[in-house]
Amino acid sequence: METSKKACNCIDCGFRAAVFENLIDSEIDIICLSKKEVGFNKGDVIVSKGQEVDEFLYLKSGLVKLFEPDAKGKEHIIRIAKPLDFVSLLSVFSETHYNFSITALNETVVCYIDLNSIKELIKSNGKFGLKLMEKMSNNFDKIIKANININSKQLRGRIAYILIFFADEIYNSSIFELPISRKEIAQLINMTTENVIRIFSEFRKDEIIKINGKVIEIINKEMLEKISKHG
Amino acid sequence: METSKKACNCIDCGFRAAVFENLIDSEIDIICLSKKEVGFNKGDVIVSKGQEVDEFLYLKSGLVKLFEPDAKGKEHIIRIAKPLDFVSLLSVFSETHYNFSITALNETVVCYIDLNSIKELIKSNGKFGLKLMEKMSNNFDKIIKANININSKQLRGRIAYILIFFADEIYNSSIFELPISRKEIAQLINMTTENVIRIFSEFRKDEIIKINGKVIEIINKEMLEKISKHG
DNA sequence: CGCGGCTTTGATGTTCATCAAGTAAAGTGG
DNA sequence: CCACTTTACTTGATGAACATCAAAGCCGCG
Repeated sequence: METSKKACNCIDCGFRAAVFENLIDSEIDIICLSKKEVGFNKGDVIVSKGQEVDEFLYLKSGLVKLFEPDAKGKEHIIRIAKPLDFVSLLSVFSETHYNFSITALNETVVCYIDLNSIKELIKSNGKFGLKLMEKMSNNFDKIIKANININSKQLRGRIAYILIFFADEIYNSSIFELPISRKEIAQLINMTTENVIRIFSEFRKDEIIKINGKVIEIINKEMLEKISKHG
Repeated sequence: METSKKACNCIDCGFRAAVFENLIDSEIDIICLSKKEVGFNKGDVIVSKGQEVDEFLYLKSGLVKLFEPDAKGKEHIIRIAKPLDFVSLLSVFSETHYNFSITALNETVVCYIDLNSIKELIKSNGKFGLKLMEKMSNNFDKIIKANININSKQLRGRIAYILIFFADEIYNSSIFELPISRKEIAQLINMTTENVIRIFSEFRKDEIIKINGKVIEIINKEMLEKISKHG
């Protein structure tokens, strides 16, 4: 984990286009003064459940997982987040402490902004606040939809769904390297590790996918989509 | 469904304390001008999926369900909402059309506020926006937590969980009349109607609850909590 | 009064978690 | 760098949990 405080480069940050578009340069400067970019490696903990929320953070590059243990200590992955997903948005405005954890799945860069600066901006620039709300709403909609999707399918459908998710939403490619383990896939779509592996193998035998360790290639997308839809 | 446009009574509306506290009287007046209260009866459709979002709405009294069909047309209940839950907050700021439906479970009163008035208020009064964000965050946190809870339990645990939910969160009483059918409970906690009924019967035989149609009395709360926790 | 939806119980079979056991891969300390 | 430990992956066998199917009673409503 490396920290860097550069001269202000927020003005042309990709995020400005997405959310900070309504901030004028002088407001961007306020953010710049307090912002901090931190790099993480695969497996590094970015946020630990229970930790105090005193900064607003978002993913600049890389991939992370949000997760939470259930009453029995088993972890559930709430969501895989990629850049432009405001990862700390879930509880940043409602709680004083995080109620989930975040770890890096990749080399990632996270941008930290002082929470009070953001709150001041919301108070002084309503358009900015509105944009932030849209982003929040959007994020939650996606999580809820994904949940309904997964809960309405049986195991083969869930695996098909998650493979399509990685191919279409994360990598834009029919061949990709899974950023998570079989166990984590199980935690993400609510099944056991053994069955994740079993169904991977079935799909391989049925020539729907090719498997090479963590590298997956989808060779029959239509079939996968049919399985995902049919459940 | 009856509509009424009264003289402004927003100033002492219960909601003001919860969310509109940061609005000064003149701002409340803006809301009052556009607001409309509408009564619904059990079963009435309040919002239909696909409908345009042009008003901000919240529950003044009563009980509603938010639901959405999955790919196969089976309905999933996202949440049961009670007063002070901002029911339209889910997609009101991210989408131009609702992506779920809402129906009344009770006699309910819904307050409609012109969406643009709200948006203007957010822009002009940042504190108000911030408060609204907190509310949104909070709502989603609850939905996500409930989901993890339900997904980590087996059927008896889910039934226990939902009975405790109604007793503690909705009615504050160990005896209450279920506002939804067995089928809807199934849609809420992801199981079949038959199994909802079967487990109700088991709990009755085990003298954990008494059942009289839709009226449920919890007679062994500790046991119920143990079942809910243990899964 | 009869029809459709809700409720209930039982029987049956499928889906899935669990257990077990072994291989491969990856990290750890001497 | 190699032995050692741990963690990830894989497959099979078994039984439990659950959905599905079936049939009948109940209730509200036109």
